[in-house]
Amino acid sequence: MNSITIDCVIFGFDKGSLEVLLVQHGEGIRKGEWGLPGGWIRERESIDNAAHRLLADLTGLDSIYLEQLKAFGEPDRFPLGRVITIGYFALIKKEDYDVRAGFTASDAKWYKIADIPKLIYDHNDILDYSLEHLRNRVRQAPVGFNLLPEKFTLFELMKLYEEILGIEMDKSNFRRKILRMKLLVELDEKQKDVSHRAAKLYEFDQKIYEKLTKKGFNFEF
Amino acid sequence: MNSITIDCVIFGFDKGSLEVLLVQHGEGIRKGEWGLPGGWIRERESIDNAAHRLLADLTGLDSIYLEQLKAFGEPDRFPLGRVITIGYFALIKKEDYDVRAGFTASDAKWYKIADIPKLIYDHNDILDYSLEHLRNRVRQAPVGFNLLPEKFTLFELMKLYEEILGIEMDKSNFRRKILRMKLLVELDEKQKDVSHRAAKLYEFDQKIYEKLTKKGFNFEF
DNA sequence: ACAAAAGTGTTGACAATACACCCATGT
DNA sequence: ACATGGGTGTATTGTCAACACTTTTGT
Repeated sequence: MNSITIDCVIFGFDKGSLEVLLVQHGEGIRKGEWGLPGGWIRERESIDNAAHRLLADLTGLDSIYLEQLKAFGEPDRFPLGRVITIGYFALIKKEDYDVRAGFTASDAKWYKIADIPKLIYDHNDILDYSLEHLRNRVRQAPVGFNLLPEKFTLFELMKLYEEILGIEMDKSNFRRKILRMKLLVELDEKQKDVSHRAAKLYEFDQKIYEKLTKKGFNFEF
Repeated sequence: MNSITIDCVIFGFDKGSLEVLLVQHGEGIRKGEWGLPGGWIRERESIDNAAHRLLADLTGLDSIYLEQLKAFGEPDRFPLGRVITIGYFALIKKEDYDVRAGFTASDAKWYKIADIPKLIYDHNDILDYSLEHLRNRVRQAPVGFNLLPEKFTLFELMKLYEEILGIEMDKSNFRRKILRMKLLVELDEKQKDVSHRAAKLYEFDQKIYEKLTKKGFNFEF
């Protein structure tokens, strides 16, 4: 017999920086310390449903990109007994969300990757694992789109990749590469109120993506 | 409070076919039916250790390639109560192993992928998920080597990829591609007792692989 | 001689990379 | 005028894919 919890690593992207949503514990000895949002699985609920429910409670959103990462279960990861946790990995479009603090969290805050504090239990390990997962995932499928607004420019997309992968890219080559994939739909719309030439906006086309994945394709940068 | 188990999908490769090791249940109502080898996690043991221990008990080997897959936890996956299972994924060099039946298994047998019967609980789902994982994994890192003997020919390696990915490849192009990666060490040895021109044997070089992964490289076929 | 796989070579199409350059817009 | 990003073009080099061909060995 063991206890099982869920912990979620929620990524967002804002002004060129990759961020993670953390919550401050509202109860117990760990009060005031930061950690990953999480909770328990209910008796008649699948693990995926539990993760969706927890995320909806915290962010008010229910159509989030969500993937199970893996289970973390070092015997001493939790001081008060054996607790195995199942890590989840979420990508959200930050501007859609009104983050509200959940029931056991007195506060929730976005942290830039470089500014992440020491977290409770093994949450830093889970976070590190997620980051690595994100870097791999983003090279295999266009999951990165889940971090951007519906409409975005090619430059914004490139900056997202640069930030996640920690590399610099060539504007012109990135443009050719991504457009050749035919995954983006060019809109009849341009940026507004920018202090430079306005760029065309693009949308991600889910249907084309699904067609391509059936055939098998790769998304290397 | 929940119960947690571990279930392992063990892949082997024999005479050009991909195979999975299944065990026959020795107890209870399900006696005689086939399933994935598995067991319980001990109180003071990490999840990975538990998986290694279970595999060692079953196969007599303790240096197996092993990866956690993910947790499976549909509320009704197990009929007698809520049990979450953590799936593991193992690759073994078949010729090294003397498979011995474990304590709760009266028999263990290798099944070709195409011949897998209906398994207990959700084990077919876990197996399907593993297969998909293997197909992805093999494209990202040279994990396939764990299924081959220490010394192998380029043709055997190609046949392994063809079988796993379900595609046909060009001998000449495969050869160039794999040799260009510099992951293989050419040995001063040749095949024996084959009814055709004997091929050079190669070895996989773990150190070169580690150097390359740090730099980031990809392994597309 | 034949079968079966080993192993080499060639070619054309396509993609990656680096870099130069002009365009539009707000300050 | 200048900074910032938008957007186009090009030349070089590398890789992929198809396939034709020669070599070696056992039956």
